[in-house]
Amino acid sequence: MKPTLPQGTRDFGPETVRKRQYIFNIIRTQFELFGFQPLETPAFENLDTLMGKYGDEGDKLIFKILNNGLERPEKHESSRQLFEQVLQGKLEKGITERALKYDLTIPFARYVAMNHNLLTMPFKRYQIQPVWRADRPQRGRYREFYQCDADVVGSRSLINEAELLQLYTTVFSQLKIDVKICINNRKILVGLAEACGFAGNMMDITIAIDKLDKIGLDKVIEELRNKGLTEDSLQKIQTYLKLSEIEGNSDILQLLKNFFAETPIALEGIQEIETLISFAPQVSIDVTLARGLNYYTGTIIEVKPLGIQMGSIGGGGRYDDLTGLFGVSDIPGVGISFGVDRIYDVMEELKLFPENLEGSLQVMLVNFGETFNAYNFSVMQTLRNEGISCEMYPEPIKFDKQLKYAGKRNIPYVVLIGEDEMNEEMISVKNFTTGLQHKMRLTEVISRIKQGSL
RNA sequence: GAGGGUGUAGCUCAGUAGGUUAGAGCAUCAGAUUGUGGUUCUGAGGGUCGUGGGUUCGAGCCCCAUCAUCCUCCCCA
Repeated sequence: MKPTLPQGTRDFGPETVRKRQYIFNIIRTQFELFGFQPLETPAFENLDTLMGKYGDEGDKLIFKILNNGLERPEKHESSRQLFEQVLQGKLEKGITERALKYDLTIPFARYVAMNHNLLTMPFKRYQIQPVWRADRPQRGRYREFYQCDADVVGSRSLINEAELLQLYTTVFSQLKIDVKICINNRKILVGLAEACGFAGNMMDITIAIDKLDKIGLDKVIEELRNKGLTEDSLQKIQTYLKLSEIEGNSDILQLLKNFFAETPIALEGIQEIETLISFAPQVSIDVTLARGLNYYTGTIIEVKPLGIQMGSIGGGGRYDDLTGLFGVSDIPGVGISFGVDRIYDVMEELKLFPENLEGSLQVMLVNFGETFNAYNFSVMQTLRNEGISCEMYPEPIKFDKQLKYAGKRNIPYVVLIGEDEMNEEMISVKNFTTGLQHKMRLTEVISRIKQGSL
């Protein structure tokens, strides 16, 4: 058979892994610097932990795991019947009761609900793990990808939001990616739905207006008209959407206040944004920002890269009662996520990776044959004890082949110890960048490599 | 779930109107060069033309189906 990868997955070769690690390291370092603590959760969860948390669309995209033992003969009949029900979109236990995790937030909420009396609140955790979505792959979209999440639970303070916005700003500036950090507030969207007499169906409205920059005003209004909104409400929404054309946070805030003068819930959201802007003036208010995940209740955040066509590379928001879904209420939280795979794609396309991310291997010892192996081997151990990474070519093949290998692997120094060197108790070192070669004692090799003066 | 593009060597792709034995570059390996890499030169290996059917005297090329992959929409990181 010829091997293939499952759709939407990738292998990462050495060079790619190094670049990815560069991103992970920057994010992890900042997470720690901001006081977040690490957490890991299983690759898969019980299906009912995940179902119903991400909206209808999300449920469809959860990778379900087939139960074990379905192939056992005595289970054939019941499996067949259960599968019939699955085909009708009905219950799925008996066929599947576990699923690959879809994001890091819900498993975190599950963890907090299970451990809340052990945790010191407010609890700040970060988590760097893969998640899986049964989506159709396309540009910037994978079925397996990494998220890096930072969340704070057990605090309602907007300081947390401000910190997370600062975290975004710091990380993306270190990665040298130009981004637009957009914020909005679900309370404003709730207020808008209320004002339209459509309070129960906030998501329909928000999902439609979220598409403004993609499909344009006319189509958004058309879509909402089909949802059954009155002409009066459509007029209100048009007025609201006009705000998206305005530049400048303070102007937008003022207009929002006027527009929602008689909608208390919206005013609350506006007030929250105003406070946040005072902490983080670098972010932009985006009144059309909605976000599909239905557990957000307050601030919502999204990060878009500038100068490239790519979906969001980060997102998050406040959720006031996520653990309530697991029977533990009154634990509010707020969090953000970094999409490493898209960040990688952006950096690759805009050539933002530093040059010198190649291997750390510093020295290769040439293999001159059995007579010299023991001596070379002991030199190699000495170098390693000195913290210099090195390897000896394992086969006594032709000299130029060994050098070719060193060249391809970008090894900066090649050590040659053959007959002459052994007799003289000297070592020949060739600098592969300059091509120059010198003979010296081992101690000098070590100190000069350490100083980078070889 | 809806719509579109592409499948020829390990990779990127040529392949002209359907016509003998399917090509190039890169990569790999070997030699030129038995203690000095990248450059250069010479040579070699490597293909069920995604798969199955059909049209035809004849199919890499045309038709149908199927699979894979990429892109767009929906939704998202």
